Amino acid sequence: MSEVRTRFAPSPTGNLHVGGAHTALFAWLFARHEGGKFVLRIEDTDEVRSTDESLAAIYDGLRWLGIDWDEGPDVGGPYAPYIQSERLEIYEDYINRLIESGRAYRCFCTPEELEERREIQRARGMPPRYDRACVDLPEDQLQTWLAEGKPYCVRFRVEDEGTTVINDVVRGEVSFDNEVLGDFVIRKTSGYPTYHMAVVVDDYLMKISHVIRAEEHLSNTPSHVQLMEALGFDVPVFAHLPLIMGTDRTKLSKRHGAVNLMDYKEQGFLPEAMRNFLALIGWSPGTDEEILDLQQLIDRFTLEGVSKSPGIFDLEKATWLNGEYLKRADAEYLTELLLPMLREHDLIEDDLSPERRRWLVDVVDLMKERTRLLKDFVTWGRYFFTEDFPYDNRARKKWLSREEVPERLDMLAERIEALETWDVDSIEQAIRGLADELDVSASKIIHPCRAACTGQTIGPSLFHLMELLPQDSVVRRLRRAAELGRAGEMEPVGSVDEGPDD
RNA sequence: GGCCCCAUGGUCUAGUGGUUAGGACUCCGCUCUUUCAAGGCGGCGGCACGGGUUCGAUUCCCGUUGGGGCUACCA
Repeated sequence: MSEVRTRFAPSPTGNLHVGGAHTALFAWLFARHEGGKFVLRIEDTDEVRSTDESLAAIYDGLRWLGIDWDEGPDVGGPYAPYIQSERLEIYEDYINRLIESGRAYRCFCTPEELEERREIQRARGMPPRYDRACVDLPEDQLQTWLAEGKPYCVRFRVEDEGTTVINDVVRGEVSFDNEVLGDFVIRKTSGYPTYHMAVVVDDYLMKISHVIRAEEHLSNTPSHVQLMEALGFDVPVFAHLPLIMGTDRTKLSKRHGAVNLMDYKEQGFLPEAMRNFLALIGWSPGTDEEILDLQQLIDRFTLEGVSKSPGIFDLEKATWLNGEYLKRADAEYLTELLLPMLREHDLIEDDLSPERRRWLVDVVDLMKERTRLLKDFVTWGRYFFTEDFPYDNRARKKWLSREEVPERLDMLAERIEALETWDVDSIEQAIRGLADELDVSASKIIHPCRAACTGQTIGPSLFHLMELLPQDSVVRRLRRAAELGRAGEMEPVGSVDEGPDD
């Protein structure tokens, strides 16, 4: 059996979106599982919409997810070039062969004429297909128009009788009546090939064994198969993947909010979590396993495990999964990912001292257990980095606005200030000692202290969190909260219900 | 409209001609803890509908309904 070769063939007309990333991931996983090659090919035959920025964005997105390619525009390969706009002569050659063999012909109909006739067909309840007005132009007419330089495109003459059956690994046999096919354009007036032409030629020349792409291409496949047959190409194995839908069950698109893969990076998704999540849409290892690292995905991935039905992009579950990865992740690694985000929010200096860096790793280690997105570190964990943090309503209502609290905070501040060592044990002793002295339960000190130091009622272990704050800062926080409490400025604000108050 | 694809809780899914239809997210309880947004335990909730085939259908076939895709000189 010949080598497995798959490809991802995006058009550089925007950022790498979630759907594209999903398709790329599946094609890549299959190639890796089979020990084959994965090719990146850029389909920029849409001259109007293709951009260089978009190409860069595709590279970035794939690399972020950990998808590498054995052949592609930047790394080259035996079938270079891998950018379609650089392969124009190749398509031209095949198009000419089709014209010579009578399987393709020049069409001089203008877009306006075509649209007009399509309207008529639709009005009559007929499928809008090209009416073959130019299929057998008299030779002299053809020559005259050509001589005049009248613009034309080239159409493939489809076989319109019988059926075309395609064998799809995920869908089985799918057959199409050829009479529904129209003579589609293979070369635009501009001279560029259409997607249909370029994809067929390149998949053949690049020896793609498995065409793995999204289901939206299934209906185009019989046209492609006819083209392959007319050109004498072998037909590859097809695998049409289920689409990813938005919550409204239509194909995921801009309307659904974040469809740009890198938006998720911005929000603090880890690439390994996103990759794991994407893999689980429309594929299952056949077991209950859900958290799968890269190697496990590669080991378990098969086309048989791909489902036929479309899947909805469930942000809730993606977020949960990300939290699982955050919990398991190495704090040093997370720190690296977090730094740019902290800098963006002016929460940390640009040049970190080694001590400061170790401190940050400790903060990350303490917080990662309960975060779900990297950005939680800058919101929930803001108080680690600045004394300028808000007091939330729960903290105000439950503790900070209580009459007895300011005095206790001041007493605690005094004890904290007097501590000669600053570690978990001494902090705990100071707090519990005060509680004992006042003859109240420790929680009566712990909770107000947390509220004063963090502005929140929830978070990591209080003593550990305090240890990571500078001693003098803790003292300031306690005194400030006491002062604001006395001044009556710790009343809950706004009308936002922060939840039950027990 | 035509063609094609799809159909297990709200979501992602496992699974079978005979199962108490399994797991995960979400939600809701309970529990542990200095707090929960963490941990532990538990619960609600599903085979779209109608016909067949069969001793027996969630599973196989047909239809209906619903959803989606394609129907471009976009890919």
